[in-house]
Amino acid sequence: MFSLLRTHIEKRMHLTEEEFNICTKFFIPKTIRKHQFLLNEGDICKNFCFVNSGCLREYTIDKKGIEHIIQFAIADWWISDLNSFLSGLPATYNIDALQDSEVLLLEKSSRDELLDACPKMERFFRLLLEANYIATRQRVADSLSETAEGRYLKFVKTYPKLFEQIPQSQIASYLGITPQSLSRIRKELTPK
Amino acid sequence: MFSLLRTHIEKRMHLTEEEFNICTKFFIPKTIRKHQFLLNEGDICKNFCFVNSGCLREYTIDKKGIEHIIQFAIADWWISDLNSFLSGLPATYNIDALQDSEVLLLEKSSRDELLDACPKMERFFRLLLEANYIATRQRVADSLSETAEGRYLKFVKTYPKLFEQIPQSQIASYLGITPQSLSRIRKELTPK
DNA sequence: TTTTTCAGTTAACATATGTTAACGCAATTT
DNA sequence: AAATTGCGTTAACATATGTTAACTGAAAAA
Repeated sequence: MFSLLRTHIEKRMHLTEEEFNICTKFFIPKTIRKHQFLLNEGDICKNFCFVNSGCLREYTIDKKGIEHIIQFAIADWWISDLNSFLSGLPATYNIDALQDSEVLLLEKSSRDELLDACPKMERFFRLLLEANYIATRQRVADSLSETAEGRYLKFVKTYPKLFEQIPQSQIASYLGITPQSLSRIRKELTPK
Repeated sequence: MFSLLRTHIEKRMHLTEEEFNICTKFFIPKTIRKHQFLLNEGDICKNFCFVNSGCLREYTIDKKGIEHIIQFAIADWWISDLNSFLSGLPATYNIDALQDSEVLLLEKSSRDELLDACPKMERFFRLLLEANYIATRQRVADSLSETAEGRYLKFVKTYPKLFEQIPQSQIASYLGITPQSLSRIRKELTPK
C-alpha cells in the first residue's frame, strides 16, 4: 500500500522506518474508477494526491468545449490543483481518471499535521515543488521553440511509460494539437 | 537601495527591521547595462536575482537561431535559471538586460547563509516558488487553450507595466509568435 | 452473436501563423 | 546634416495545423 511512496520519498531524502510510519498515518488510500472525478472545476481542491497505480489527468475546458491537458499522473507521480489546494480558492482545473487507479490522498490539514509530526518532509515537498516548477518551465520553452512533431518526439522520449499507457488522443491534447493532427504527424514519421 | 525588496518581502511575510537588515547583507547590488548578459547558456547560474529597476529577460535560442522568451523581470520580480542555480548544472537559458537595470544578486552560498541567519525566509522562498509554479502552469494552460490573439490580450491585461515598458517584438517572442504576426493581430483588433 | 461505442486514420478544405521582402519613421550615431 | 540602426508595419505567398466528415477495426455492451 505504501511501498511505492516509501521508495518515492527515499529518492529525495532518507526517512527512518519510524518516521515513515508516522507519515503514512496522514494518507487516505482510495480507489478511483475510470472516468471518475477527483476534482471538478469550481470546487475547492481538498487533496494532494499521490498515484500508486493507474493514470489520472488534469485539464481545462475552453470556450468551445475542448479539453486541454495540463498534466498526467501515473504511478509515482503527484497530482493536484495546487493553487486551489493552497489558497482555498475554487479550482480552475478538472482531475479525473483515465484508468482505474489507486491513490493516496493527503488533505490540507493532514499535510500541515504531517509537517509538524515530521519536519523533514518540509524539505521533501520543497524539492518536489522545485522539480515540478523546472519541468513546467521546460514545457513552456518547448511549446515556444518546438514544432508539434518535435514536441511529440520529445514526449515519447521523456515519458515512455505514459506513451504506452494512454490513448493518443490524450497525448494530442497534452501537446496542444488535435488527434487528427497527431495522426498525420505520426504518419509522416513512418514514410516507409 | 533595499526599500523595494523590503516592501516586496513584506507582501508575503513580516520581518522586523533588524531581521531585514541581516538579510540585506547577503545581497550584492549591481548595475546591468542594456544588452549586457547576466547569464549565458552553458554557464552555471550563480545568482538568484531581484530586479530594482529596468528589465531583464530569460530566453532560449532554437536551432534556427530564433530567440524564445521564457520570462521577463521588471522591478519587483526575480529572475534566475533555477535548475542551474540549484543543481550546479550548466544553464539552458540566457539572461540579459533589455534596458539599463539595477539588480540585487543573491549567490547560492549567500542564500544558504541567509536561510541560516533568518530562517523565516525559508517560508518566503517557498511562497515565491509556489506562486511562480502556479503562474507557469497557467501559462501552459493558456498556450494550449488560447489563440495568439487571446494570449496577447491576456498578456496586456495581466502585465500592463511590462506591456508599456518593452518592445512589441519581445512580447511576440514571449507569446510564441513572430513580430509580424503580432503586428497583424494588433491591426485586426483596431478595425476602425 | 449482434450491436454499439471508442480510438485511430484519412482526405478535402479552411484558417492561423510563418516567411520573405520592402517600406516608413524615429532615435541614435557619425 | 547625413547616415545608420532599431522597431514596427504591410503585403504576397507558403506551410502547419484545424475542421468536418467519412471510414475502419477493436473493444465493450447488449
